[in-house]
Amino acid sequence: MVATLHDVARLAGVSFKTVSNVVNDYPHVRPSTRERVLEAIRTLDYQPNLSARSLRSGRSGVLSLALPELRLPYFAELADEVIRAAERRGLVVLIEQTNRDRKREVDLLSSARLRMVDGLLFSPLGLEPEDVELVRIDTPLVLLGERVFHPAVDHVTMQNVEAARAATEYLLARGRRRIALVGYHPGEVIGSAGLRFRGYREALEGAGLAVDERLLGVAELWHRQQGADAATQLLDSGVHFDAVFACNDTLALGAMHALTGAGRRVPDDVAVVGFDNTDEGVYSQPALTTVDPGRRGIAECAVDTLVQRIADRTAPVRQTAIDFSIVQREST
Amino acid sequence: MVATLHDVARLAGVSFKTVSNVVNDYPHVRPSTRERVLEAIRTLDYQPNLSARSLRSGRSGVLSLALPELRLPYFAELADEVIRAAERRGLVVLIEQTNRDRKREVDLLSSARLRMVDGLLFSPLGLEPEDVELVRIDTPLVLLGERVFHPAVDHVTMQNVEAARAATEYLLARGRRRIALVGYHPGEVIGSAGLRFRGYREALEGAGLAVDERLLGVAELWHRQQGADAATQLLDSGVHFDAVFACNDTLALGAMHALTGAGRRVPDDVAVVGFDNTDEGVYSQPALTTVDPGRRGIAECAVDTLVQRIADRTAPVRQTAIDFSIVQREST
DNA sequence: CATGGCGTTCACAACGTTGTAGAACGTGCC
DNA sequence: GGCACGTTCTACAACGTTGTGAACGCCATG
Repeated sequence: MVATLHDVARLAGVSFKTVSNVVNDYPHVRPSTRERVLEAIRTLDYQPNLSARSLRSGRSGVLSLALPELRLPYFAELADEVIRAAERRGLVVLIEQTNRDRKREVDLLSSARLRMVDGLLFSPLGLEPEDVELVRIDTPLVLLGERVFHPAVDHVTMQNVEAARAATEYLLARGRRRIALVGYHPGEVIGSAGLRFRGYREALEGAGLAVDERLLGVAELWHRQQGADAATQLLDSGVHFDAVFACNDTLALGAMHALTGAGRRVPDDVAVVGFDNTDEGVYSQPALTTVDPGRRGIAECAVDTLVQRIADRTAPVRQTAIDFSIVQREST
Repeated sequence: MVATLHDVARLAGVSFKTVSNVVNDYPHVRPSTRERVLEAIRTLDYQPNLSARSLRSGRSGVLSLALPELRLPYFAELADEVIRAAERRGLVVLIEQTNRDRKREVDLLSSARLRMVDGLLFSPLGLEPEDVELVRIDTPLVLLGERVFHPAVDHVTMQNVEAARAATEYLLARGRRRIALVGYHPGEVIGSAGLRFRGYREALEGAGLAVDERLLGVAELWHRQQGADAATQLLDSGVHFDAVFACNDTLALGAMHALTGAGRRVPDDVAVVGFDNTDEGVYSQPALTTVDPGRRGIAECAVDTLVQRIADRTAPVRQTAIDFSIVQREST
């Protein structure tokens, strides 16, 4: 069977609390006693019961990461970085997929499971602005993304508007004037789609151009299929365009596939810029120019903020926007 | 503060054990009592403390999934499916990344964290055959992949040899005779690389062809960069080849990128087949023909096997090989 | 009317840990 | 020699839950 503090204590001839003190590096333990206890721990291969420790101390050493879908490369790479950042702090990560479903996201915020973890990193995609009060929960929480802001809740975000404006300006600077947007969500204001559209619009207006509605390629989901579909519709509509700014890399790759399949050359006929700097864009054909939103910095900052929040619930709220950059490759 | 069984009991005017009975659907509770308790639970927004439940019952409802890296699309999609399969059974998943590091994998098998989870799904990449006895652990365990087999440990695997043979035969059937392998691990026998090489060799030999060592593209890591490097080396070596069988999609995409960059047309000059059927191959340019190793079936079967094992430690060992298929797209 | 049995409820004891309080044991100082 | 103090160790009581077994009330039965 599995050894407990009591078993170790019996073998070492001390009280079980002394063993606990050794395990927790309590200073006032005589070196000889400590050595005897450590020896017994080795002999019995003792390992603390984390459920008991968690019950008693209220800390589990587990963070929860809630995101839409792990199969989306952006989130897979984000989760990768979050797990690494957590591990550097001795924490492990439990992952929940919400499938961009509002109900699942709402339920998550009041789930019993939440009380088993020390904190939650939450990247919502389904929550609506009117749900904002739901994020006032007892569990330490750091929000990721742009969907929901609450002045009293820690937040880490990328600079969507600024980065999208920079990407569009980058295309304008290369002489492109008919820039299509792929991934448009009509009417959306606060989500990634809304914000990136705003950056796109600001850049165009800054160059004295108006947004041409015919160049807005709607794509509800940001998967490859939708990117390809949006590009195909743009082509079929007959409207002229010489560049595509896609709201993420996955859309961009889908769009690029459709463009190439229809005989358009990238970047000669149509330049393509993505968003996210996921691995898949590095070796696509052609390699994808994209916005690096600072994913690694987001993960690191998010975990850091959450750990701070766990340590001190009354610390001032931290809301951070991470720096971005444009990664130039072959598609422009 | 957070409500406990005792708080609910006090409000409902029953003993806390009766509340526990209601929560756990114990049958002999009078309907009127049950209703009163449920009402109190709603009033106080009671949620069970999972740490306490876990301590007392020995069950946490958490599975651990240990894999090399989440940023590799194969593992991201596997994790996605595992999380879904676990969720269908009311379980959540904690993810550990081992970075294909043997020491991390060994440590994981004796980690204290393991005692906090109900079971472990483990996809090793660093363990050596001589480490095989290390997988005899107390925690319910299901191994994934081909790296380590133990006759007494549950296992779910894809049919590497058969699938690689089928993929190579597929190229042979289309008239390709100079088929390069990308992702070769010299001397390896039991890993994915070794097994897929074996399938490749068997197919060639079945067609009366010998393995040409000059066509074996070494790639220690199966990332895009290594696939591109291996293809570049094959090109630079001057050896003739009209097809590439890559040990995974990521390598295949990297190789395809290098081939196209060097002016070779895919599939006209060189046909390319990958392995894994990850999303990224669907909309690559050209879309990638690949082996679908049955990832979803693997995840479902792995979780099912683990749940069975948790329920009955003495049940007969299950070792399952999941069916595969070849998905034909544009690269062949 | 006593008895047995069933449905319902409860008291108690774990599970393995950490926090608190204090006991035992020197050691140094007056 | 007595006292104060610091070090080292321990006893006890939680943390919130579930399993065991016994007690209770009620009804049917003899």
